[in-house]
Amino acid sequence: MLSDNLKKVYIFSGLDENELETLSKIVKQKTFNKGDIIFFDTEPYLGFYITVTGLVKIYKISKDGKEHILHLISPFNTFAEVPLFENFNEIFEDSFRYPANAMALEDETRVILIPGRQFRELLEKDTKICIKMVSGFAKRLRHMNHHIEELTLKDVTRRVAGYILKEQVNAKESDSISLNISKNDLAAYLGTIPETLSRTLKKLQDEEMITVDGKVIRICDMDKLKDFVV
Amino acid sequence: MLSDNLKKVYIFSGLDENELETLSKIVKQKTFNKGDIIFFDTEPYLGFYITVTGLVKIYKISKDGKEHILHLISPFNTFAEVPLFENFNEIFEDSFRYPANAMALEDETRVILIPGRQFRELLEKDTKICIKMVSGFAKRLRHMNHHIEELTLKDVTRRVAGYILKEQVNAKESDSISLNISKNDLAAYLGTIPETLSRTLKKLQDEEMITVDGKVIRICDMDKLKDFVV
DNA sequence: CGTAACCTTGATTAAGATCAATTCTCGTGG
DNA sequence: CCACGAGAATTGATCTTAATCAAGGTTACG
Repeated sequence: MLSDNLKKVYIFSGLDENELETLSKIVKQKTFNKGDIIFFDTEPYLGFYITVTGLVKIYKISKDGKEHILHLISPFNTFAEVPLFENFNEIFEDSFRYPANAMALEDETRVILIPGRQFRELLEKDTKICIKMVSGFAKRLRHMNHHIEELTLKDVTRRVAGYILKEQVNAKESDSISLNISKNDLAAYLGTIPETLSRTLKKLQDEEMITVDGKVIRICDMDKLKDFVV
Repeated sequence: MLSDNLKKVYIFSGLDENELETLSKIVKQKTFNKGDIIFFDTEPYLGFYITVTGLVKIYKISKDGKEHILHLISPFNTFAEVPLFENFNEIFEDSFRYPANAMALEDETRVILIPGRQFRELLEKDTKICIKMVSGFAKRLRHMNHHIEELTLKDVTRRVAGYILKEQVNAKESDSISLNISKNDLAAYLGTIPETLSRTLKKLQDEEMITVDGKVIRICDMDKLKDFVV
């Protein structure tokens, strides 16, 4: 059910059944396959999105073709909401574009589009959403801070090791993680290239901190790994 | 006058004289000299700040002493507001820290401290501030996106050239800019080191795009420079 | 005028990107 | 069920960029 999905989105978690009903009338659902483009940074801004199933990458491409992944958006998280609050007036002009590219990384990636204009009207009536929005942005800012810190203050090996540790904490099950993205994408997210990532994983294996088997990475020596990252 | 200063801060621009008066009663003013620490990332979180005069750098230091500057905060801009909205409950615990370091870059840098607890109370009464806050965060997010893009997709030379162009647009006066920070700090902001920055500026001079005289950089060939950055 | 902070320059090194070639994996159709 | 082909991942050799190390030079300021 559509409104059930909306309810699971943090910024909408304070809305009652009635409001959710109203909201679900203005949204549009779309489904994408692996590799499909959700939007390019050259397209006019329509509104923001929610990932419902699958995975979405938000990325930029440099002029000479280098790609960097800014965010990976998992289910019930929003993306492309920032433009909505930047230039209240410019938004509905045709020249207003998405700030980055978005691509589905899995088959059956379902997303919900919240049209910008209607959402803005809703927002003016409901300040609960606004507070949630600030809080959501704060979380995002913290994430980006961390991302910049990683990229500028750590070498590739430490970034990779750090990523493994973070994923392990998120999964908080066993001592192993299963990558949900390709190693190409992981490289683009960690600010490097597939070849270097491959060599780095091997190095961490040689050091006996992890073992790698396809998409499964097992942490053998947690202390050593933690100690190494700092 | 204190409330005159507060009025110039974007998030407070919707408040009336009365509200400004209330606000000015809970804030604290502090003055710092060049090189003084405003807070370390190890200190308990007290609240957020506004730069009134001077300049403040927000930065991180890696374990091996490498520094990276995340933001440069000029007058009437806020810093360290993000933590306020992240963990509504944790904030007042003693273990809650500032997310980065802050240092004054000029003598007579005056800042205003808005205590977290009191501000949160104010916020609950006034939703105007909340909307401004979202918008302010959106701007910040855009900036960080841009920063990451620069750091990951461009080489040092292009980052430097890009910085010069951006500053020139901001100043929008002549075809020259005057650096308001040391070249050491500029290097730390651009994700490099002083030596490399120095060589890079020379390279851009040799290419006859700019001339450098101390802190003054003049753009000789705007087209070439723009073309180079992309 | 002396000292410290800032900046520049040169020589060297190291990290990671690039280029090129295989190998591996997996979905598809014969 | 196997063969094929495309995309993903790995590996090796080489090259480039920028960091590091070391030494001077400049500037600002007490």
